[in-house]
Amino acid sequence: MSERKRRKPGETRDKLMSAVLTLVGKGRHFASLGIREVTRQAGVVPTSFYRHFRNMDDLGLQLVDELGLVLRRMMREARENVLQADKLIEESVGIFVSHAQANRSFFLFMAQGLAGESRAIQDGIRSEMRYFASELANDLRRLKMADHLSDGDLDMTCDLVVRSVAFSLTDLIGVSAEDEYQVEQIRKRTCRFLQLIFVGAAHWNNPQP
Amino acid sequence: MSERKRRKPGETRDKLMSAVLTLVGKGRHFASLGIREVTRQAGVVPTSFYRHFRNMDDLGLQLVDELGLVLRRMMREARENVLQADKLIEESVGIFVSHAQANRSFFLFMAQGLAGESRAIQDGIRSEMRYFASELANDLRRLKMADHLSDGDLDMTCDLVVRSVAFSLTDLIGVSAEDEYQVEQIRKRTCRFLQLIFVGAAHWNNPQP
DNA sequence: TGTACATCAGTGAACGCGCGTTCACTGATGTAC
DNA sequence: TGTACATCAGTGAACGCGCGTTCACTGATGTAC
Repeated sequence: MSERKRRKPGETRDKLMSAVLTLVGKGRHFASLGIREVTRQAGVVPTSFYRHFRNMDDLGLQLVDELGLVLRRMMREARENVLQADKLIEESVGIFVSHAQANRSFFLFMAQGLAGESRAIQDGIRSEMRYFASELANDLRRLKMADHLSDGDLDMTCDLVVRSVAFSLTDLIGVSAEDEYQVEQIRKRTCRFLQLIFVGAAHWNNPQP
Repeated sequence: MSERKRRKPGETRDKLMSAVLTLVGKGRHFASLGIREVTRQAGVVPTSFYRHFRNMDDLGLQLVDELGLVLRRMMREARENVLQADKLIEESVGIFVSHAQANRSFFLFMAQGLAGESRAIQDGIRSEMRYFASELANDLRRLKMADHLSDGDLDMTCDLVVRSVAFSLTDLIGVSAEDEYQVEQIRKRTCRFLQLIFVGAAHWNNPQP
């Protein structure tokens, strides 16, 4: 009755990774998931797991790689849509929040992984954040929005921006994805954080005018 | 051979909570800990667990309460030691980092809990952070360091400060507690973040002098 | 194009183990009179 | 102060279950000639 055997290459692998994200999206923590639970959610026999991953951490690392793709897609969209500098923060945060909503489980996984059990996953996520921050620094240089900042100060500013945005993920965890009012509050607050940081950057090394 | 029966009231309870912190300090995630594992670490029979906690989440919630005490102790120390306003950031961050080192497991638990499995624990930690931020706002008002900010803007600033400091916990996770050079780097970077934020706050609503 | 064979990705049965939880117990401490 | 009793916090045995992992298998796909 059950159709079996190879359908498309990588299909079961994708099902397993999606199953993890589904469980994370339901509120579970990655560290507490087991192989049998994940294969059950994926509708696959437990032994299949080992055809694609050595263990759960291996799967987690591959999820971090996919997370990188999601982040790059988000960056590209932001670059295409943020044309006027005066709306940069609002537009960017809006894009971030909408991606975070559309890929809620992915970003939950990211928030979990920062303080998770696996050092390799922690490092992978940190590395994605560093890359994100350095791309942001490039963009700000290109837009001539940071001419008075040294490279080191610009990097620090972008690092703080990325952290502040990432921290707002823990706010999004706390509200239902459907609660548009609360999501809007989080969006607004994140914007204000970034505005505050950019005001600080604008007056950096020039604190008392 | 084993001495048994009641020693001091609450002794086993403390042993169980310490056991969780010990395991977290060894790199484990709270969400992946089991009752048998915790009781084993505590040197206690599994059934003892139920004399003190209904389940692991219950224990976690009581850890959050204790975390509150640790934070208040830290705040008190900061208030006693930060006398000159010009060194406020350096002194406060220094006190935070040294407390984070001294209570490493506690702060790891806090970082984990923000994106953990239990909503109740998430909320508890968020509530501790909110309290911390509001106390910070009080102090800044008292020190006349925020006279030009509205209450709402001051709250936002303090919120961002607390988040930035909390995020540096995930940096501390990534380095060995003995690696003094790395810890010093984290301390310095956190100071720069806060300086940037305070520069922003000083020029808030007055972006172009 | 057809055939032979290697590889790959799925399956189901089976293993031993550790898990959470229950139970009836025991003896020390606290309380009433 | 002494006695009787309730409560509390510990114990060890036992349960059934789900776990991670292994194994031999099967059939579809890819490759060589």
